[in-house]
Amino acid sequence: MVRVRFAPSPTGYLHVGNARTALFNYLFASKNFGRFIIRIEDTDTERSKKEYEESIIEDLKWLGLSWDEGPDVGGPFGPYRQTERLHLYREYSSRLLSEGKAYRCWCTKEEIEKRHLSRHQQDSGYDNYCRNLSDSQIARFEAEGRTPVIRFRVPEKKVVVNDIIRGPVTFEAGTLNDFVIMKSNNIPTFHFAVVIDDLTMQITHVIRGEDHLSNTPKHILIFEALGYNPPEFAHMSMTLGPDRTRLSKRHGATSVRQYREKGYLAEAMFNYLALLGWSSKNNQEIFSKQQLIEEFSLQACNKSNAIFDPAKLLWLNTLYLRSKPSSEIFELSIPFFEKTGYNKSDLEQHRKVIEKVIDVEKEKLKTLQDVQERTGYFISETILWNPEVAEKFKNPEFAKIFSEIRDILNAVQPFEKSHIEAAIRNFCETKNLKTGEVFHPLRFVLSGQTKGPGLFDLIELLGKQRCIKRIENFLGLKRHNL
RNA sequence: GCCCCCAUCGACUAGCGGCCCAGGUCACCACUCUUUCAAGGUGGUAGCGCCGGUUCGAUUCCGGCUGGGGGCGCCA
Repeated sequence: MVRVRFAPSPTGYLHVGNARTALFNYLFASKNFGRFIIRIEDTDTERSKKEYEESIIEDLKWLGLSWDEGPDVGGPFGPYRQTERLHLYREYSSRLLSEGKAYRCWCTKEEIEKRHLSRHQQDSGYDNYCRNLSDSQIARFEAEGRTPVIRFRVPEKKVVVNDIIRGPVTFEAGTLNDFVIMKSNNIPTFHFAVVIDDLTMQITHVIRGEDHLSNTPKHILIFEALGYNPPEFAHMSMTLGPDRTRLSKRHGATSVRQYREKGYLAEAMFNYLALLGWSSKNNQEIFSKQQLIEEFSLQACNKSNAIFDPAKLLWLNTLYLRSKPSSEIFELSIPFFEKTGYNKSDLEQHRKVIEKVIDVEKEKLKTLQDVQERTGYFISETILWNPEVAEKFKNPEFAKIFSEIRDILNAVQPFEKSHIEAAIRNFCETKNLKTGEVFHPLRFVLSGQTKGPGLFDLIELLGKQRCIKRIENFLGLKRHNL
């Protein structure tokens, strides 16, 4: 049975790069009818926050992932938070200690650094100083009241990582320093906790970012020291920003939360993330979740890093948005309306109109935010005219045109698109006016916008009363300013 | 300083020795459609990092170089 895990540390919102890692794990598990596990790596007690854990879980769910075991749903291999499994790490570390595969180290950061500098920085880091201390040296450190860390005794040997994506990668373990597995506060380091958890949770495949490839020999060594076979490894390429450095805040939105708040759909993000570093055999790009699960394979993953391209994400978003029924788009965009001051019951009242507007504007929508921007003036009583644009239409000729159109609209019966169009076109013809000369100004007066649905859709959806009122208001405004 | 990974259009990628004077998608540009903004349609610009091998033949295999990324923490 395939068992994979996504193991975020709750030190921030879910990063899109991590979301991609989670997604690949999910796809791999689903494809192989395996289990997908969420584990919270909160051993960095300084930076870990409960709120972040909750937000990460929430965003993973929003993305459309689900898991079989995790801190929120439990499972047979729990608990699923590392801070709740401390006894396990302590148990395994004392075993390594008693077998001589690990040892206590009393060196301070300063001492290690000092010795490092004196070596002219020919290498890096710790010099295995405490590897073979005499009893009296140990006694002296203890007398000084120092609290030790536990370090892993790294053997001199070759370690081969048989990576599913990259093939065999060979490391010379001798070039590694004896690394810390238990901190002086008796909490495991990442390298130790992952191994113990992957071991005890019976993880079969470790799918993670390439940034962990260089650390994998450490993990394998610990598995071996404990007498177990390591799981399979697959190191996926990293997600970079446009400047080819790690995707970070400088590059703009980096968390799935931010994209969600900008009006992106989960389906679009899901699909886009899958396309980063993976491609299907026939180069298909648009996938449903189910198709993705069927098509996905680790072997088809690209080895080179990928740049996160918001433009392509946006394109997918327009596609998914367009494919949704207007009623669903309405529901999804409620939070965005609320942000601009509408409340839910107002919106329910205007639901019919909003959905109709969505119908005629759907192909223009890029994000859920656009829904509010493109429909707001249909439901608000008053609108504002951009003074600069308005200026152009503040003259007697336009005043005459607008007031005549007001009368025409007032007379249209029934107030429907085709009748409205006929009436206005007829007006243009009899007055010998080009349609463009009338349509554009009229759109502006009625909506305050220079973009929107077709003019006659606009008028019908606005309704007779609103149209007349807006024209009159505009004319009144004009008189005031003259 | 040491170690590891990677290398096809601006971006994501296809290519697994001849089918490739390199295909698709996004972006971009042009044209078209059009009452606005879009969308759509049509077309286009643009790429195998460099140098050596191997081979009858290299984008594809090997080596080096260069470039990019990552790791070497009592962060994860």
